Amino acid sequence: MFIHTKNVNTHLTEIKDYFKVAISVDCVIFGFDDAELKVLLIESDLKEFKGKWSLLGDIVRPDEDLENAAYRVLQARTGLDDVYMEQVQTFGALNRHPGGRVITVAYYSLVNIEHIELKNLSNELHWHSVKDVQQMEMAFDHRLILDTCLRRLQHQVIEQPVGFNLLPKKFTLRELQNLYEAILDMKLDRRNFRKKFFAMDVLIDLNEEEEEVPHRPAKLYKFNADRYAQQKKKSLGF
Amino acid sequence: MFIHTKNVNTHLTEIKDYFKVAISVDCVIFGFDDAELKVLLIESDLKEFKGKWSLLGDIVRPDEDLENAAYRVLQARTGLDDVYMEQVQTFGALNRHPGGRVITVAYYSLVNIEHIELKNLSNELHWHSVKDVQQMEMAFDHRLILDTCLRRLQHQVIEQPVGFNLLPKKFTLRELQNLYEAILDMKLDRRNFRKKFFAMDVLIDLNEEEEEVPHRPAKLYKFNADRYAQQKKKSLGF
DNA sequence: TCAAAAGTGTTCCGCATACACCCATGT
DNA sequence: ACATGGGTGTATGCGGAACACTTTTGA
Repeated sequence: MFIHTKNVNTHLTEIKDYFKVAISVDCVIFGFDDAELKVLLIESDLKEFKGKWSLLGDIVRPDEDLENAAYRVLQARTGLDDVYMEQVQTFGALNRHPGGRVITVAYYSLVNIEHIELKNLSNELHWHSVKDVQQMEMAFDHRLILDTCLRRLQHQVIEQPVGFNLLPKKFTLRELQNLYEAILDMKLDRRNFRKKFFAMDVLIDLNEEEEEVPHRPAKLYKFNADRYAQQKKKSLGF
Repeated sequence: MFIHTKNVNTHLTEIKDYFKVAISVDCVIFGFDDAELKVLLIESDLKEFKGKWSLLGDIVRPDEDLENAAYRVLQARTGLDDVYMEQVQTFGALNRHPGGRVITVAYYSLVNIEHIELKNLSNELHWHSVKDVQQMEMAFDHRLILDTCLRRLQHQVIEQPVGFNLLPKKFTLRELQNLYEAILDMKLDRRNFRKKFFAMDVLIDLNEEEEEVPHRPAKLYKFNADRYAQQKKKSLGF
């Protein structure tokens, strides 16, 4: 059996011999519009993946840490930098990139789609319905990455009220519920949904109403960020 | 503002320019003994961290993927390879390693401490109580990595019965409860704990008892792996 | 007989679920 | 008036939490 007692945490001599790998970040940028969960994708230019959709990513530069790299990618494509972002998982299969060994750290971020003016220089950058894109082929292992990030988002959204990041500042309860139904891909009971959020005490009633809707206007709320900070301490199960 | 439209997912020309980073894996190997949660650490040899404790890790080789690297580290130190392991998070702060840019992918694994014969070539490899080690300084950012992995384990253990991996094949309910109390760092009610696990239906009564205990012997159980597979589909919250 | 831990049931409470009718607005 | 979605309350059931006594064994 191979016994390895000298390694990167004990001796440095070997590090230079292993500089044959590149690190990238890939961003799964989620938005919400038209009662659908969307994801921002670009067409791949690589001949191996011609015409397939790709996440937005880039190599991590020597002088930036991982989060910075992810925010740089986000900023370059959307102009935004103050958004919710979370590291999800790192993918390092040997042949995931045809150009060589590239290990990628996946992040997802939640953006308010209305605030975004796409840096759409080449007309290759588009919002896609997540449900649609799940029927399409994607470049690299980006299908796997997207699915992993979506599952993580679904998990996160039922534990903590992160969904607000996808909505405008002012929103109605119906919009909030549409969002949750889109993320979780299931129908929710309206009365119970409202009760749940009121009980959480993270909504501030703005005493305003929708306008120009062809039916009774709904009340507008905003997110109570202070309460949210406290919500984080939750016990589950035990 | 900087606009970056050509990147690793679209063009390959830049990859070679960024080969200035090394990738490692670090393993947080948890065990359970003496009613305490333990972690396997080694003394750091680096002059910068002389005498401080370090996780077990190594550079990822060009021809192995991340999981393989983590299993290789585990195997080299413990002789085990068939253990529960989970990727937790990737740490890439610029100066986390004094020898250069090293980005590390952290895994935690759960092992049965009795099965382990440490490859203790240098007498520097030891099991430590997690509670004790939280009072001690650690090398690199390993304190942060350890804390992150512990939180992840705490979270995981209340969602799915992964704790079994830390116990012998046959165990008593008291041992199981001690394990949960050690991981979660809290006292649990005995009757409710038993009820919960019987209701989960993941315990097989072996119709055997402890021996050589100076009190009423407890029944021995083993883990029902089949039921466990089904348990995975759980709805939370909605 | 004593010490030490094993084993066992019930009550209470909060939360998730299921479910139907009236209200306000624009056309 | 009508169509459309907004807004509201109650009953039921399940699961988590709190809680004390009897049983079995070895010393």
